[in-house]
Amino acid sequence: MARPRTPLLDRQRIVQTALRLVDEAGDLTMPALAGALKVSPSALYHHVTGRAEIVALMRAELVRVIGERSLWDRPWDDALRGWARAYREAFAAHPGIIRLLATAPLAEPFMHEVYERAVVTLEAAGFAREEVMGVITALESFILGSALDLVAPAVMVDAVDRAATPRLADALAAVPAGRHRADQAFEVGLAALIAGYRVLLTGDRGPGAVAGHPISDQA
Amino acid sequence: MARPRTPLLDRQRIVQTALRLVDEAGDLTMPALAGALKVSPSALYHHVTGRAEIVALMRAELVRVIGERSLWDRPWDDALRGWARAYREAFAAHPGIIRLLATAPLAEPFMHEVYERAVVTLEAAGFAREEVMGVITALESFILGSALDLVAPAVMVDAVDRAATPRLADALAAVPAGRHRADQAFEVGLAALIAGYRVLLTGDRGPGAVAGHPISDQA
DNA sequence: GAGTTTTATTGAAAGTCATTCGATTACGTT
DNA sequence: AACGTAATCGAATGACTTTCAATAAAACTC
Repeated sequence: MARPRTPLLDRQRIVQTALRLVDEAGDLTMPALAGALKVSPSALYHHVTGRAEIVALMRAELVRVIGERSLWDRPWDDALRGWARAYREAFAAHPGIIRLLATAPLAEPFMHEVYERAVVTLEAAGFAREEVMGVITALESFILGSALDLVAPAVMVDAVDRAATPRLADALAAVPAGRHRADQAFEVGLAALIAGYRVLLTGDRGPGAVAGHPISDQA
Repeated sequence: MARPRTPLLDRQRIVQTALRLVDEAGDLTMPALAGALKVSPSALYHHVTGRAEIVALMRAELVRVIGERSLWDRPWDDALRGWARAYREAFAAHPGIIRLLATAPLAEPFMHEVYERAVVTLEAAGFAREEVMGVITALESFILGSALDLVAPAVMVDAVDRAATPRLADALAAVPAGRHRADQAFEVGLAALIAGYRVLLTGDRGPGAVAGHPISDQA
């Protein structure tokens, strides 16, 4: 009832159980986590500083998966596509985590290695130094937004008022159901983003555009 | 001390104060909201079913602003750009709300009017019925992700290990600071997405691609 | 205008959550 | 064998959301 013969907890078991819990319940509470580990809630604080650190560890696990699966020694567009899909797949494997991470303030040097590889690949492909981080960030924003879309309830066909919004009703009827809906939207956006990046790369840039920010000056 | 001569609360005042509170404090608690309204927390429940409804009302207010500012009687690309900027601006005006909405489970007829107008505009421009919702959803995912990026702490130049990730360090040095950083990334991605959509629209589609999903079949 | 119903508030209370701390007991080391 | 350390528990704290009975004013009815 006090110290057990063999430790009941360690960080790894806490994180893995937390991931499972988030997948099943959709949220993470210390009592529930402790319950799943057959332990009192206060025991967790011996291995972890608090709930925030558990969330951070879950994010680290996610980043590890993303980093492993991505291969950057390919043409830049293939590399970007592969990274984006792996990134989103990692979220899709643990759908509940997305909301948790969206609310967690992060401030650690997490994805630096991945960013490094992306910067190298993109600059080698000819992207300007000033726009490389923008290109990466924009893609990452799209990925995170798509991950959120993955857990968002779809716009239901029968929830729309066909009298008020008939064209929307028709368009929704042409959309695949379930998970495939989000997948299709993701692939549409990914293809468009990469195509747009290609235009950005090969498109003509006037001599005046080279100095400043060639893209954002239309804002 | 019981019923006041004139009501102290109404939904509008609750929502507006909640918005102000979220902007200032970054989160929303019933005691804090009640305190700002000089009212007991339980009084709120007479006008609102609970915290969740307040969040829903804040979202509705946001949607109202987005709907107002966007104009759809323009070329599809201008319309999409304008909508995206207005959408993101609405979030930028209340930065704290983004996290709140990311965690709120929504299940209401949300942006149906806006979607309707977008569908009409895009189908008139020539987008296929099967891909229209994907086009809209992908753009919306990018917008929401960019809104999250807006409140995410930037990758700090001095937080990167220049020995481990030198190219990242260089790329970050070329990036503008503060709010402008997120703005640039957003404009890069928005321009690329629209350019990609244009390719999608005008690009050659083989006769076989018309039947299925011309974009997502590369997945 | 008197009586009744409705409405807007309060204060107390229940239930949940994250976190802290002292007590308990087993382990590891000397 | 003794002592310091490590891992757990249970109780307690303070914050939060929500419910509910009590209260008093407003609004309605006749």
